[in-house]
This record gives sequence, C-alpha cells and structure tokens, in this order.
Amino acid sequence: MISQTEENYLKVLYNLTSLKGEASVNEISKQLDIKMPTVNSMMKRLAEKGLVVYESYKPLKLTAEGKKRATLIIRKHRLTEMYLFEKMGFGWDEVHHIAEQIEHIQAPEFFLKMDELLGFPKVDPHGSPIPDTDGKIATDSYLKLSDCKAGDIVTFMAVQPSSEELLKFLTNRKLSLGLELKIKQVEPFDGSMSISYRNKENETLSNKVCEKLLVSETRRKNS
Amino acid sequence: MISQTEENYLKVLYNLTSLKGEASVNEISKQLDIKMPTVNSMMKRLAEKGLVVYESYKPLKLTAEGKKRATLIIRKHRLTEMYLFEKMGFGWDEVHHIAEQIEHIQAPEFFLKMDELLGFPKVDPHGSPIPDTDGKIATDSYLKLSDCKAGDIVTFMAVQPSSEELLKFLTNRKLSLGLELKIKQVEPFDGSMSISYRNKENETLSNKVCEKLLVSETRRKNS
DNA sequence: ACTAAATATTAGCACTGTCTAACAATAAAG
DNA sequence: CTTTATTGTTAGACAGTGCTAATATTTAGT
Ligand SMILES: [Mn+2]
Ligand SMILES: [Mn+2]
Ligand SMILES: [Mn+2]
Ligand SMILES: [Mn+2]
Repeated sequence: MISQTEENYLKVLYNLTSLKGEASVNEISKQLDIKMPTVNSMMKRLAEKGLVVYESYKPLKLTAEGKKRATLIIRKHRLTEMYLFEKMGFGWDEVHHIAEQIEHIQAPEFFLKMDELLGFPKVDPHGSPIPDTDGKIATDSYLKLSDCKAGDIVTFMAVQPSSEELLKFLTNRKLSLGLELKIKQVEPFDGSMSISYRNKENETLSNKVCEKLLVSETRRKNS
Repeated sequence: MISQTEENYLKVLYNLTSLKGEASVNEISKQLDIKMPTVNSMMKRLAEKGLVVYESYKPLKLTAEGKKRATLIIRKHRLTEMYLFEKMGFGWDEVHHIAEQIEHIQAPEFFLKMDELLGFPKVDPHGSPIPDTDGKIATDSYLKLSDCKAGDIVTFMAVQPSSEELLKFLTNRKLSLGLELKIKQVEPFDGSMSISYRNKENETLSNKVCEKLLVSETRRKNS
C-alpha cells in the first residue's frame, strides 16, 4: 500500500523535521538526490494519502500517521543495523547501507525475530534509539562532546549524524560506544579537544568531530 | 540496472525452463499472477537487455547471461532461506516468503557473510541445491519417493516443489530431511505408500505427497 | 524598496509495470 | 480438414517515479 520509494521520502522528512522542526522541498531534494519538482509532486501524493501536511510554499510536516509510519521504518532500520552488527559481525560503518534496503522488507515475523534474538535492544550500533513497536521513540538527552569543558569526564553514547567516513575514523582512533572520555583540554581557537581514553593520552579531536559525538555526563569538574 | 520485477520474471522463467525445458508466456503469466500482455512486453524488454531469447509465437528461453542472473538470484534466495532456518530459528515452512524479498537486496557482503556463517552450505532447508558464486548449480540425481518400490530403504533428501502447506503437513508427520524411510507397501490402486521411519510404523502417504518427496537410495530389496 | 538569488510550483515528457479490449496465430477436437 | 479453444500479440490506457524547462513566489542583499 505504501511503496519503498514513499517510505524513503517519509523517513527523510521525519529526520529533517525532528532535527530542525520543519522541512522544505529543497532539503528533501538534496538528501535524496532527487530533483525538486519530483519531490514536490511526491509531497502532494503523500498529502493525498494523509501522511504529509502540504500547503503551497509552506514548510512540510508529517501527519501523526505519517510520523508513525516513519518511525516504524526507522525501527526496522535500526533493528537491522543492530542485528548485522551483533549477530553477523559487520562493523558499525558497514551496516547502514544494508539496513537502508532491508528496512523495506514486509515481514513482521522477521523483525520480531531479530528483536528477540537481540534481547530487545534499545539502541542501534551508533547509539540511536530504536523506536518501540508503536513507533514511539525515546528522546535521549545526551550532550555534544563539543559542549563539554576541560576536566569533564563523560561516557561516549552515540554518533550523530554518523557518516561512514566518521565511523571509520572513530574506529581507527579506537573510539567505541560506552568508553569513558576524559577531557583534558579545549583549544579556545578552533574548539578542538584533547581527550584521554582507554590507554590513550591526550588524543586530539577536531571540533567537527566533537560536534558529532554525543556523551552523557559522568563527573563534572568542580568549578 | 536490473529491477526487482525483472528479477522475479527471470527466476520464474528459469524454473519453468529447467523443469520442462521451455516456457510459455501463459505459464509465466499464471506463476506470477500477471496478465499475458504484461508478460509479453516484459519478455521483449528482457530480450532487448540480452537476457531472454524472444521470437513471436515461439517458446521462451533464457540467454546464457539470463540464466546466470537467474541462478545468482536463486543463490541469494536459498542462502537466505538457509540462514533464516539455521541461524534465526524459522521453520522450513516460514522461510520462503521472506527470502522472496531478501533475494533482491543488493549487497554482496551480506550474502557472503551469510554463506560464511553457515559454513558454505550446499543445500537450502528444502534440500534444493544452492548455486555457487558463478551461478553454477549442482544437478541432484534424486528419485521421487513415488517411483520407489515396496522394500526399498531410502533417505529423504528434498521436497520439490515445496508449498507451505506441504511443508506444514510434513512437519506434522515428523518427516524431516535426512530421515531413513522404509517403504513397507505400495497400494497399486492409488499409489499411496505405507512408510516406516523414526519410531513410526506404517504411516500412509498419498501419491500426491510421495511425488514431491525426493530420496536417495540406501538399500534396494533383492528382487 | 528594488533587485537578485533561492526556492517552489506547473507543465510536459519518458520509462516502468500494470491493466483491458481487440485481433492473430497455433493447437485441439470433432 | 474445418471449427473451436487456447495461447500470443497489438493497441491503448493509467498510475508511479523520475526528468527538464518555464514560471511564480519568497527570501536575501543592496
Ligand atoms: Mn542507519
Ligand atoms: Mn531505504
Ligand atoms: Mn524458496
Ligand atoms: Mn522475489
């Protein structure tokens, strides 16, 4: 009833709106690498189906139903990523593009089975929350590593957004989820940080990287 | 380059030709539940792409390339079925319709990984051979149980063709691959057979069922 | 406030994959 | 060997998903 193509539009629209509050034809167009007129007519079609709120020249929004559909696809995507990572031994940088396809499989038993075999995981291999079967998604309240201060000790919880390149970079630096990071120093000029973790002392991470690492606070330096 | 839809046509064409030597528009139409004119034009498109040999009013054939494409899809299908069965705990009657979708995933690493995790299996959960990475498929030389005689002792090797209903039926009768079957009696009137296996004595199987069970000969009765 | 740039929309076209209706060819039956 | 049934083909329609070119609207710059 809802095509693979439509599902991909819904997901992008969901990601954009949940990030910036609203989405535009132009942004969707860029994300999906599909020309604006095509996106425009698809938005109208999805509006027709009751999944998108469309008004000429206004920002785009998902209806409640559209939002639910989107999160259920994201659920399948993240469960799949976790399965590929945990049960099949793929790296966290390899799972996304496979999940991008498997998320469209219509077979509830299949995803239920993965969920069971995984022990009902709460997050995917990049630390993003897995929506529940009703499409409800836990809002994590992590902070960006780039917003922390020298002396803070934090736990590395998620990468967001997680490009394949960034994930490879983090793998090279032996940075994995759950690690305790000690912020040794923050360079005021460019925001780069000097971090200690594992047996590594004072590894430097650029601000560009630090912005994408989400952490939870473990201890804060008395100030 | 080749769509999911086209892949499904190729596969059906392969199955029909390898079974009966040749295939017709009509048969493909029935198999896929798609009207003849649609099949007809698809055959022309696939001929255009060099995958099918099409001549008006002549039986349909696959080109070498078409055959290879088909077997590589079948490889993905059967590997998937085996993975679902062996590693995820699905029943042999549950795996087909999921594999029908997953066979279209474009991600060689994914299927390679399944192959590795399974230890490079040679057959799927229904006993059908899994084509190799070049698309070459081992031709099994089993016989139909229905062609065996009273007194024969045979090993149950494959179900073909394997409908979900038949598989459920076999599961109920505790008939699984690898079992040794002793043919006690063949009813001349309707070809039904009385079989002993496991701790079961003289279970009766209709000819309709026996035709679909493939076996390898273990011992033959001295005649 | 006016102009230029960016964004959004409309119109029109192409290709895929499906259908129905009408017609043609082949195969089956008598 | 005709007639009939089955199978195959052609023609034309339509929905889905993409495009380009042209136009309209909104936003940003001066
Ligand atoms: Mn992902
Ligand atoms: Mn996708
Ligand atoms: Mn199958
Ligand atoms: Mn399929």
